[in-house]
Amino acid sequence: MRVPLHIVEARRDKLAQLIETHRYLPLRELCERLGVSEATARRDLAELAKRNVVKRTHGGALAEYNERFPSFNERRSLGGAGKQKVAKAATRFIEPGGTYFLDSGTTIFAMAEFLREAPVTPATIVTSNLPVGELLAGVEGLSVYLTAGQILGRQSVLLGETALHSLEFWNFDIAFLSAEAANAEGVWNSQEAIVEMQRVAMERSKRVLLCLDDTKIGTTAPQSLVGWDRVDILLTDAKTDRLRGAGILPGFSGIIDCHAAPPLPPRLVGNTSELPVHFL
Amino acid sequence: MRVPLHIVEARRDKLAQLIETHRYLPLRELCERLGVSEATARRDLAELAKRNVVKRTHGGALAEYNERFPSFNERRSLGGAGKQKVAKAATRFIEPGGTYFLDSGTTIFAMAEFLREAPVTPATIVTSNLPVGELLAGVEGLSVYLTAGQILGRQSVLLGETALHSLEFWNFDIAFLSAEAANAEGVWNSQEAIVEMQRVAMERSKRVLLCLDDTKIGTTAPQSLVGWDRVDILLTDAKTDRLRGAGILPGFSGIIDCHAAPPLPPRLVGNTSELPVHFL
DNA sequence: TTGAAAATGATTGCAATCGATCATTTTTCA
DNA sequence: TGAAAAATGATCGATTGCAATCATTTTCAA
Repeated sequence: MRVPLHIVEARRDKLAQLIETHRYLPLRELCERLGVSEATARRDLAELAKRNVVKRTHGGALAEYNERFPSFNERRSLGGAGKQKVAKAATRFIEPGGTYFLDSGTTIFAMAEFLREAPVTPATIVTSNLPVGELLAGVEGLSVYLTAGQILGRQSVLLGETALHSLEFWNFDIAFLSAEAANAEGVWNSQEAIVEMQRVAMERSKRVLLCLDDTKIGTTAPQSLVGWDRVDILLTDAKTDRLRGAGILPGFSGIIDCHAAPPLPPRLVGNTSELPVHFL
Repeated sequence: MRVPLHIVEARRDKLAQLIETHRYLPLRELCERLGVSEATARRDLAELAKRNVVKRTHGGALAEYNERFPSFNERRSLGGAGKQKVAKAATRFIEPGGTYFLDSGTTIFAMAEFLREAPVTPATIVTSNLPVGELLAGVEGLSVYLTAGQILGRQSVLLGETALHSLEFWNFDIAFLSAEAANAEGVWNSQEAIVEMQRVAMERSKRVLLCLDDTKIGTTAPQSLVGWDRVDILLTDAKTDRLRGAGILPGFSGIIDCHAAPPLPPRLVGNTSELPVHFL
């Protein structure tokens, strides 16, 4: 028999919550908990899977964390090849013995994943991004620190006043940042709290590395982050003329073009005195 | 054909790593990645499941996080009813508008889970325990903060100097702590870094609530935490004579006996001026 | 060196899950 | 109010995964 819409939605919400709490639940148990038949549970699961809330497996479902901790392959397809290239190129700047700040954002998360696959050790990683911290925590040779702060948003970023304070104990070799928009004026992000965090991190870093995939070029966002003079290294898969078209290129020195990847021999940028690097 | 032992172990390590990285992998893919037949992959999986490294599902395996994020049911059976009772009783002390520190440890994690099921809002939760933070982060009405610090151990606790510093910004109504041992002299824990963290948290709290399940009574551990005079509230499922036998009871005032649960009407302890409470 | 033990892959019967389809009931909306 | 749409549960092959068993090959240790 048909059931009202709000009942269906409520049940699916509960289903999503159940799976997130338990991380995995077999279908049978879902049926019992929701009081529905297997057929309906399957249908609900299929619906939630379509919305990327959960991931189906044989006999059950996994929490998908709403992009918070997306699985490797999904992100690879979702984020586009550009982000992946930029993220991979960014790991080249990690050097043994260094101390690095890793921003929030999916590009940086992808970078952390590459770093996990091919760790550069020993190194110290400081991040305000919970998934990044968790991801790297188990890696041998990496000392992973979290900033303090309030856990905010679907991506579990640590922000707020306490977060800013906890950066005061650090000095970074490089701050790996990402942004949501970039144009001739500079770099932009959407949330004020994130921007504040990034500003403090920049102040405490010898070098600022900015990850920008092609789609961000020539766009804008509510909050201004910084002008181009504050960025030491720009990693992007965008082509040169695209950067010129957006008015970024004439004024900025220090670009690495990831579009022509692999752009760097593994340790070319190791001699940091050479930076900023023209690499077009 | 038989294969050398170190090969087997290496393959299983790789298998465990694969699963931890991907959080879930179907059996088919595991076979391909490891270059073995399904039968062998199944056997490896069974072995790792026996060691509680991974959890089997139909058609694949889940990362088990080595007790780091154990599923609800597993902990319920594993931790014993005592821990659960203590954890549930602890949530009674959360009051709307309060600010609370939540320690690391499985008992506190269980407490967080109960709190998630029946939230008291609004409230501010500060914790050094990553899983606790993640668990409570999504709950409406709860402001969840993490301390800074290095991510250490299988349980992902935040410790170290930066962790201690980041507590300086806080004042708590109650610090919810757990310990690994307790006897007539006082309370004990195993790791020095944890003890330091607990000491600082105690200093910054109006009240200290200690969760101790029955199994800890009368035991000892390497690091001394504090004497009984520093504990305001003791939550335990141990019976009175057992506490007397361990020499704890005559000297300590402020016990709530969880063994006779439910020990407290929901808000009886709301009037904090009444504490410490005799409740035997 | 030799025999026992261990690991592997294949096979087989069995159980669980899946996707599709269908009838039924109730909701939704015109 | 009435008709179309939607949700549900049941059923049924087909697929998939599982546990157990067996022969084979190699390692390990005496």
